Amino acid sequence: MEERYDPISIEARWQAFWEDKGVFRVNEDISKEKYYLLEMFPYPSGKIHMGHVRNYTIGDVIARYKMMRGFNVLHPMGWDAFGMPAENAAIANNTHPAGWTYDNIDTMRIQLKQIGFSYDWDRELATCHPEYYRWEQWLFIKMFEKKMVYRKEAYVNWCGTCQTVLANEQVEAGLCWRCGKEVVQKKLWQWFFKITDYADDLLDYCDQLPGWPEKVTTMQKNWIGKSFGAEIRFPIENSDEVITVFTTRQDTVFGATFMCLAPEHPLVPELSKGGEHEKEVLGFIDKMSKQDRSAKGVESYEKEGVFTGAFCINPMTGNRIPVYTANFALMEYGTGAVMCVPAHDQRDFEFAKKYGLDIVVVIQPKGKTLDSSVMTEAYIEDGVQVNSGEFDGLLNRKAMDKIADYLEAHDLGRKTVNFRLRDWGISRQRYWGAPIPMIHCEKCGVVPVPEDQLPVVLPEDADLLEGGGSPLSSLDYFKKTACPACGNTDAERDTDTMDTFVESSWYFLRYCSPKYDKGMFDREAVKYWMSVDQYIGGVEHAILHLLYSRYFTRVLKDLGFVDFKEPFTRLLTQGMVCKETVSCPEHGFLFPEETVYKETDPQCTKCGKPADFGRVEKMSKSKKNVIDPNILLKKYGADTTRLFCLFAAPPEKDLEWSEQGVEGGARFLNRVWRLAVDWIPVIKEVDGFNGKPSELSGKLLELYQKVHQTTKKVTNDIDERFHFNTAISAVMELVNVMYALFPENSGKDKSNSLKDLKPEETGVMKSALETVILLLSPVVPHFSEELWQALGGTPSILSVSWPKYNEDALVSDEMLIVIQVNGKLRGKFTISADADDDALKEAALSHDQAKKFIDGKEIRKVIVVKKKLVNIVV
RNA sequence: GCGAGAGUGGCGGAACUGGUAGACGCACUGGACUUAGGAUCCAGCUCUGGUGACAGAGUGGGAGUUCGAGUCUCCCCUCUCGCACCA
Repeated sequence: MEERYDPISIEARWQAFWEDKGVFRVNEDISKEKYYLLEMFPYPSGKIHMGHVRNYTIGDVIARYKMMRGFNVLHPMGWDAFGMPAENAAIANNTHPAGWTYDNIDTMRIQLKQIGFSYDWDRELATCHPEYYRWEQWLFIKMFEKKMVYRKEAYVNWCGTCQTVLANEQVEAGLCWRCGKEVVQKKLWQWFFKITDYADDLLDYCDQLPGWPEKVTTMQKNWIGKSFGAEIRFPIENSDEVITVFTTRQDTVFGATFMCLAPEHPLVPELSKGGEHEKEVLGFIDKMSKQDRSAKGVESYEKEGVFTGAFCINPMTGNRIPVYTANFALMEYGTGAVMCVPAHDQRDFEFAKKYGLDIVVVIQPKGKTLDSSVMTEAYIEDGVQVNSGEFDGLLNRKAMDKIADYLEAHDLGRKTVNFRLRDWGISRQRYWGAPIPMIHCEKCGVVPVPEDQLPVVLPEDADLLEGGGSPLSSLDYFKKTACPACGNTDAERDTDTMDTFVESSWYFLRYCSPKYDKGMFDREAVKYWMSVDQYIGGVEHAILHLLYSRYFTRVLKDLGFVDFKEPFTRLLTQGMVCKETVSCPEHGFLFPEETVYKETDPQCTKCGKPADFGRVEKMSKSKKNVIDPNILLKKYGADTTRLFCLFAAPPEKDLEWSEQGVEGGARFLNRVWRLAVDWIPVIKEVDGFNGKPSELSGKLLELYQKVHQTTKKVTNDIDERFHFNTAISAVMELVNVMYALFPENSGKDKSNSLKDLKPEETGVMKSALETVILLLSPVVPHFSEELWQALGGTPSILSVSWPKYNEDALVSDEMLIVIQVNGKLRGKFTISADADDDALKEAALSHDQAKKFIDGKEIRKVIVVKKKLVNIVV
């Protein structure tokens, strides 16, 4: 073993060793308990960033720990390889998305291997492989057959210049992010998954996921957004049509004095047709269709609307009320129609004030009387019904039920629930995705591609369009096909691709049998490995990805392919990796390599001017506050990088980058290394201490106890709490005790210091050093393998079982007792561990330090806490 | 606005079921070893007063429960995150 710790050579050697021996390769083995550990797979964006390093390091520690605990650990890795960045990069560089993606995968795979992660690379998958998306297409068809997927016309953000659909995030202030031209709402035929059929089940099970952070389950609950209420039908005057509204406040129906429809509501043009308001209404619809969706979502957005010219009848009062179309009515929520009760809804109130509409109070607060003519805001609290016919005098909460019953009994409406969750639109007018396996035939309609013709392979020789639209619709050899049902040769393939969230909704199942070619997965393998015991990833996926995965698992269960509903038993959402930004007055944000430091003040290397520290923010290219993991690997090695990521913060919290922190980690590893270098020659050939603690005394006994305490703490911290930071600090403490035990071994000259040691001294030291190495091994695996071997162990250290602690070693024959007087710390003493409460009391009362505070005062009470403290109340 | 979480030294962060607040690390200070050290080892390091032993204050602010509160309860302030014209 080298005198000096040289991570670079060690790490490459052990990585090669693990790979040669296939240490991380696993198979289903019913004789062992399985553990499926999964980290969210990366998008192959180019190279690994610190967020990946942190995420995968956390996972790796758990995986390696579980391996040492004897579990059969499935720990796979793959690539979420479809998506827009590949297309954009391909357009920018005039290359192909596939080439770009595969190059990135190659680069990133090498990086992951350099960090020493324990993946079973034989199970690697990439979602852009036809052998992967083949089964996704197959499932799509199965879902189509069971009517779990359907097609409808829906609005999308459309950029006419780029000829493409934009995601909401790509619309900036109503303009296209790429070309800066106006974005419109366009109706397109699109495929939808009926996730709303599962809304209730997905919601109910949120409370049955004890291993998930509550934050995530509440976010999902809010996203699903179940609200109880009623549907009420308002007949339109002089028409057979009826407007159905959804409300959660049917108790206020007597106060509904007007109606608002969403601009997209199909009745709006119809109601205004031919009337004097038609022109104005159509103008309003047009204006709204051009408006950016995100701007609509701002609360301060001015409420506006226009009268359609039509009236409908409030079914409870019989009054005719005007029908408006208004910008605050959302087509996506409820029925797209709102019964407006200005007295009891703030939004309706503002609208009524603006357009001079009636305000009728139907709920009175207790002990007060509201007067609609002087109200300045809506009264939204509970109260007593008034102006509500036979329901007057009831508490409004009671009236809710009664009115709902009345509506049902008189066929005017019904009790219902409404969800915020909408069906999942998966059609993308994009190239780099999995083709939707459907064929459109003039005669037969929409026909699925026959199973034996799957996969529908995405043509890889397509030229991308300059504007970014999909080239598939102009690729005749792809598009033109024969109808599988009638043979009509003029049929056309669907040229849309699937949302990339579809691929990531089932990849965890594919890992169980990634090469299986008779189905999505081998059911036996899935039975063995699933569910995922621990899933780890960023909180940014708390809603969509996790909800979609839960949905897919339910679909597969209902189709009979799996026998469970929930894919992920435990979930850990790790925090972000952050760093302060640095900006130059002239050049804006600066990359770390564009900054030099004079003392501690940053300076711009381009102009030499002083720069400023900005806020601590998530590492991002746009803020330029990024640290390239490659640089860390070269400078410090993988183990130090891993150690820092774990030590600087608990996993669920944000981690602030600190160069000094990394150096602290390196220093610690060097410290352990030197300890090993000094001691291995004297302890390599001896056995670890196997005797009883009673054979030891003094400092040596303390070290022995510390070894076992540390083992217990580290085991708990990793296994139950994932608090790697405190686990590491516990090992640091142990190392400090080892250094302190033989102080003559400190400093430079230690030539003679380790001779003439007693057998129990070398034995305890050997056990202690072994323990340090084993406890650290999940965190710094290369380092630990190296030292383990140097200590005479056989690699890999992963096949060594996790150290056990001896409960007997944890109990000392003395205990430290704290004395409090009136709750304040006044002294401490040690006493034999078998002393009883009375002995403690006596010892405390006669303690010199305590006496000062007791003397001359009356003792009212003495509280003794077993083995801990004595509190004297005077 | 609604929902969730968090406020502890100069900094990152410890403190499991209420029981020694500040573990561990960083930074800083002093010492040792040194030709030298940004290497290493040892020591100090919440604030205030005192040379000192020691005393007092102290976990965002205010009340409360308790022998005892960072931890439990109530009110308030600040920050972060998520959802947001959801009828």
